[in-house]
Amino acid sequence: MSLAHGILGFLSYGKMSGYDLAKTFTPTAQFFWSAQNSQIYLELEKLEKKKLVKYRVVEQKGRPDKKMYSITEKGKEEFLRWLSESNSGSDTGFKSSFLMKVFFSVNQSKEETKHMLSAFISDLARYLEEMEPYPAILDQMNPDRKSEASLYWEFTSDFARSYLEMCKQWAERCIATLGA
Amino acid sequence: MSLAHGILGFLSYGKMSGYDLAKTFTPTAQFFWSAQNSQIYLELEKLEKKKLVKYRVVEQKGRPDKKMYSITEKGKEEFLRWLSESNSGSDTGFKSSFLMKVFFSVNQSKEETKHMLSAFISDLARYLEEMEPYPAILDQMNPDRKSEASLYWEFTSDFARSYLEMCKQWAERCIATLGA
DNA sequence: AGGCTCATGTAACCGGTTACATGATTAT
DNA sequence: ATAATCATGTAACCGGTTACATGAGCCT
Repeated sequence: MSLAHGILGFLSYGKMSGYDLAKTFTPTAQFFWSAQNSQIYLELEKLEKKKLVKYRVVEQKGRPDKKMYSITEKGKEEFLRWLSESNSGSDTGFKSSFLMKVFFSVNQSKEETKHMLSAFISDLARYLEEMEPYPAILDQMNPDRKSEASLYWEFTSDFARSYLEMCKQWAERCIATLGA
Repeated sequence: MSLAHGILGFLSYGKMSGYDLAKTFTPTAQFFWSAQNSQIYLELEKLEKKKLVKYRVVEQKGRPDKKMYSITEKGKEEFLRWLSESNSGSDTGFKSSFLMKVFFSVNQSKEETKHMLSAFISDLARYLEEMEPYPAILDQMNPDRKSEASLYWEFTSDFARSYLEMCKQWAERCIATLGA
C-alpha cells in the first residue's frame, strides 16, 4: 500500500491531476514503483474519501475538464507519519521470476541458461539507456525546491544504476562459470 | 503467477506435501520469492485441477494424514515451457517502499534520513547472517542431482550476496553525502 | 483521413497477505 | 503443564494488472 503514499508525496510538491500523476510516476519512480493510470484514479478516490486529498474541477477550453488534486493537512500528516515509520526488513528480498528460473536451471541445458542470462544483460542495458532523460523531468516538476529534491532523486537513481551494474557483473560471472 | 511454477520446480525434484513445500520455500527461495503456506495450499489445489500435479493421501501413525504431491507429465511440460519462456524486461525494476521514502526525503531532516539509511544497513547485515545456513537444506533436498543443482543455487545466492553488498555500499555513500 | 495527446474512468480478474481454525503428538 | 512441530485448510480483504470505453481537439 505505497502507491497512495507516493501520490501524497508528489502532491506535497504541488497540485496535480490524475493524468499528471500518471505521467510523472512512470519516468521518475518507475524503478522502485510502477503505477497504472487506472490504479492511480482508484487511489485518488480512496484518498479523497479519507480526506487526505481534495480536488477542484478545472474547466478547460478545447480540452476535457480535469480534477486538480491537492493534499490536505490531514494528508500531510499521514504522509509524514508514513515517512518516519520504520519498515524493517521489508526491503531486503524481492520477487523475481527471473531468479527463480535461474534457480531451477538444472532442468535446461547450459546453453539455454547462458542465452537467458545474455538476454537479461541486454534488458539491463536497454533499461539503463531509457533512464538517462529523467533528470529534466524532475527539473520541471519542482522549480522551487529543485536542488534539494534532486539530491534525493540522485540517491534513488544512483541506486538504480548500481543495481543494474551489479546485475550485469553477476550475469557475466554466471556465464563465465557455465562457459568453461 | 510464479509461485505455481516454483512449486512445479520443487516437485520436479521429488514428491512433497504442502507442508514440506512451505518449509522448503522459505529458506531456499526466500530472497527471490516469498510464500505463505495458505497460498501454497491454494496453488496446489489449482495445479491439481489443471492436472499439472497429482497427490496421494498418506496415512501416518501419530501424525495427521498428508497429501504427497507429485508432478505429472503435463506439469513437467508446463514447467519447461515456463522455464524457456522469455520474460523480457520484467525483472529490471521492482517495488520498494524504502526507496520511495528515500526519494521523498526532502520532507524530513537529514538526520532522520541518515537514521533511516542506518537502519537499512542493519537490516541488510541481519539478512546476510540469516542466509548462511541454507546450503545444508539444499543438500538434504536432492541427493542425486545435488552437485548440479547446487551450482544454480550458488548463482542465486551469489546474486543475493552481491545485492546486499551493493545496497550497503550505496547506503554508506548516501550517508556520507548527507553527513558533510 | 488517421493517429496522437489530453483526460477520466469501469469491470473482471488474480496473486497474495493476514488472520483464524483445528487437532494430535512430541519434546522440554 | 506448555510450547513446538506436524499438517491442512477457510475467509476476508486488498493492491494491482489487463483490457476496454469514451470523446474532444490537434497535428500531419
